[in-house]
Amino acid sequence: MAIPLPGRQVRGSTTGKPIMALLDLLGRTWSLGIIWHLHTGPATFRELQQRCEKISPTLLNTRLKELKTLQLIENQASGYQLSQQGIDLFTIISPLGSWSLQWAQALKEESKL
Amino acid sequence: MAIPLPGRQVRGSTTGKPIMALLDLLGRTWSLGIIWHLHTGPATFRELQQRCEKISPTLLNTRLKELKTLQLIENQASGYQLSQQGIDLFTIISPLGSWSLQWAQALKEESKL
DNA sequence: TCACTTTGCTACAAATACTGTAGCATGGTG
DNA sequence: CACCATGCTACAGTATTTGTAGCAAAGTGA
Repeated sequence: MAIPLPGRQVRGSTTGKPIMALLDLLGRTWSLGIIWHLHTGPATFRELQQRCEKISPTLLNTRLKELKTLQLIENQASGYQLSQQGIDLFTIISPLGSWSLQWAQALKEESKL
Repeated sequence: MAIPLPGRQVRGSTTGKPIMALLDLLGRTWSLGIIWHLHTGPATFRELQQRCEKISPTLLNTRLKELKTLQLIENQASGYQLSQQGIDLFTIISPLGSWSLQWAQALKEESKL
């Protein structure tokens, strides 16, 4: 699958609008998960594999390449880590953590009715 | 694919933590896109199909069912629209719009070097 | 220096998910 | 009643993801 570069055609969109490229990227299995699990700090390949509970090495590697190309992560001596852009992105999505908790709660309440 | 209910095992996770269910959901093709394109207001099935530039009716329908079950959208007389939870979720991710613009810009700058 | 581990990653086939086109049932409209 | 739009399903073809196995390279310790 071609890496979703803003400005080019991406999956689901012919316009290449940056938001469409981003939605394509984040809509790929594990993209969000990798960013999510990297925010706790740098991780080696195998460690990242463990943080993401169930990801095949094949896909992990594919995603890492994409995220690297798109400058959301970088590969340093300490392992893979979020780049400044990656940190900015994570900052935006980080409220999802607590949101997911109340969402889960709401679904649970509702199922009792 | 089973709907990622918080509390159950989901794709990529055995723990069923709400955040993992959410990451599973949002990591599915077009989930984010549908939420994104619904924030401009209610839309009928065919109109939503057009807002999402290229989505097959099969998948659109599958996603709509998932999002409905998870109470992020609802189906009213005026068409599909975000539920209150859906609006909350969108509020969190809405900064992605402007973030994607500066990200695209940064990538462009970088490619000039 | 040589066996033993760990790490980062690739190979590849099987399993799943997504696309695209066609089209059907239902509910208007003239 | 013919005609059209809408919401959606069928299904085959294609693309993506998984899972297991394992290899090359870089330590580690004796």
